[in-house]
Amino acid sequence: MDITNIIQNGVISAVQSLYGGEVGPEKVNVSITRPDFEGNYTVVVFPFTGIARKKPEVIGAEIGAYLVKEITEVESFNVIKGFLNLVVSEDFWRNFLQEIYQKENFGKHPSSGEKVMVEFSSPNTNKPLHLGHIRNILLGWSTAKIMEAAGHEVIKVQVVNDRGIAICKSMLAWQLFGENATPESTGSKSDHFVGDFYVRFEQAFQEEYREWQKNDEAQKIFKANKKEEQGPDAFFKAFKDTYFNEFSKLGAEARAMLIRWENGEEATLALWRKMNNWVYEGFAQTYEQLGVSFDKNYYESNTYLLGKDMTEIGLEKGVFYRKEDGSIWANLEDVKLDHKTILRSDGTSLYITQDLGTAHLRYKDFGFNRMVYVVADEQNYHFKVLFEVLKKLGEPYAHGLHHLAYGMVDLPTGKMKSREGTVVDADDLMAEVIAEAQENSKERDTTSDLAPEKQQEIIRKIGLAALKFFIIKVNPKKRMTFDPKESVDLKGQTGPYVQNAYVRIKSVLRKGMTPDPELARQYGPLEDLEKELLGQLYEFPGLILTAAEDFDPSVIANFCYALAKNYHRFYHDYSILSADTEAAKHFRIMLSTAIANALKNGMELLGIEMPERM
RNA sequence: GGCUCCGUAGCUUAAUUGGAUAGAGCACCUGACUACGGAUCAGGAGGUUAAAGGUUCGAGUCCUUUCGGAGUCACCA
Repeated sequence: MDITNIIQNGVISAVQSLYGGEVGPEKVNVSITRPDFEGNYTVVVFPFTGIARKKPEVIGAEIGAYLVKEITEVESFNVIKGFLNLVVSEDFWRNFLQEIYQKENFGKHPSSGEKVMVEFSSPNTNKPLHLGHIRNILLGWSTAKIMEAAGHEVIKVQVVNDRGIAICKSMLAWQLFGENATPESTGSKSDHFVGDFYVRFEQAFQEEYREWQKNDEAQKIFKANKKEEQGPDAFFKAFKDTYFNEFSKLGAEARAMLIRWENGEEATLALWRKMNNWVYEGFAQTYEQLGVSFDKNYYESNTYLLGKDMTEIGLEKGVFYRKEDGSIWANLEDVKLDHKTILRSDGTSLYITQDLGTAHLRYKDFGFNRMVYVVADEQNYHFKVLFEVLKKLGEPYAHGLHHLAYGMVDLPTGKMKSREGTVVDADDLMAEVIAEAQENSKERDTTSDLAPEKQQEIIRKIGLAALKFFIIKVNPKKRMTFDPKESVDLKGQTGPYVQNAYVRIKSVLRKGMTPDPELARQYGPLEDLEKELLGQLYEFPGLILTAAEDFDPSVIANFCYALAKNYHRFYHDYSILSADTEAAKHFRIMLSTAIANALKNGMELLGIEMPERM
């Protein structure tokens, strides 16, 4: 049993036998003792004052004495104000270390029998991936890893948004301005190649729009429709979508292309396939560099018509209703949401229709118990609606759905805006952090005896660790500021800092020997810092469950950092291989081994690889 | 405007879910190896947790109000 549970139960029976009262486990708060006080675990005694009718200090002393007497793991105690600090016996720590030091899968849990699907990334195919996708992908990937470590079977999927007006813009621009260029002929990365044509379309469109604004028709519309005090710039900015849909020649051509696509015209489909394949080739490189993969890709071109049959079922069940114009709606007022359109009056599907159908399809494909959507929090409302509708439809998985809503990524200069060219490209970003790691490595010259490819692999691991850790250490729910300058930092609270702790241990272990557990058992008394390190290790398996329940990888990042920090201190303050006694030496080798293991496993959950040297 | 979320040191952030003197990192200043890797360690300075009230043994955390910011409120995705 877990030590905190042992203490908790001990306190419950202490209260009962000392004061004759019942307390529930929720009233017994067992936490880790803050480092500036003596002890390992702390019980807050304030909640018992009502039952005991004594001063907190007295209650603490009485319960403390009871625990020391009744529980072998509790060695001694002290009471400060209403806080009962318990010292756990050294044998408990020694036994714990024996148990885990060579457990390679330390922290991971046995199978839960649950199947969880995680959807993340889900890019559009008209543009390369950017910083926003990176946060999404890192969260999705690590959430999947954490779910696995918590014992669940995990299926990683993405929905590729490969159809629609956006890709048609890229296609049209390529037709108009491409002159049969290819990624090979221009030497550009193929998803960037396609993205450049999307930009090219926007430029041409803006140019056309500016010209149009000068003509009489445009001026007439401006004068007739402008709001008071509204200048031409503000008006035409707001009018842009209307212009695209009703006046623009380029807009009309792009929409015509979308219609040809929907009608299955072969020439259009061929162009569409060609450009999407370029994009996939580029995405594959980016995903590989990031170190992520998927078990299955869903393509919007296959799923965009799904969900219509579900509207029929919804109508039969009375979950949906049909308006006079033929559109289909869901009334969600009973769950404090609005009325929501499920199908257009012309019978075509909407985003929500597709998502209903896709959820259903995926359940048929995999039969999961739970499903996590990693999508930015700007879509909170959409997912609330989606989940409520699926519940009303009685889908069997509907109560296992979760929207991992993460905050958007800002730059120090403000929001990323593609129009203003402030979007940080994913490939560029990775190249930058790796280049920075390269620079630092040159100065250090610690791996120059290795083959160049090995050195390069280490540098890649370091650079990506910096980037990934920087993003993932922040609580997903929070909007975060991404400072490119800080993201390449290799010192302080960073990925490389954690890697360095691991590398130091590996270096020691290479010089050391296989430890003898019997000899290590004779070591004592343990240093406070050693107990603290063991206490941290002890928390690791539970933290994985917490991270899984809360869908929060930052918990693991913070754990890795805190453990690495304490280990760096330990490494600095105490000798390992030249410790005073053989027992201490063997004990510390075992402790270091266990810590290296935990760091490696923890960082793996974040998608961060550990180098053996750096 | 309605609803939702957020506001912690100059900057980036944490706080065991209501617990002790609000922890870290960056930047700034001062120190530490002929020591197992200095991508390290120790120290200094930096805070009225946006503001005001309330709840209680105890509030960054819960409630109310105000201020500031973001998101959303489509037969878009």
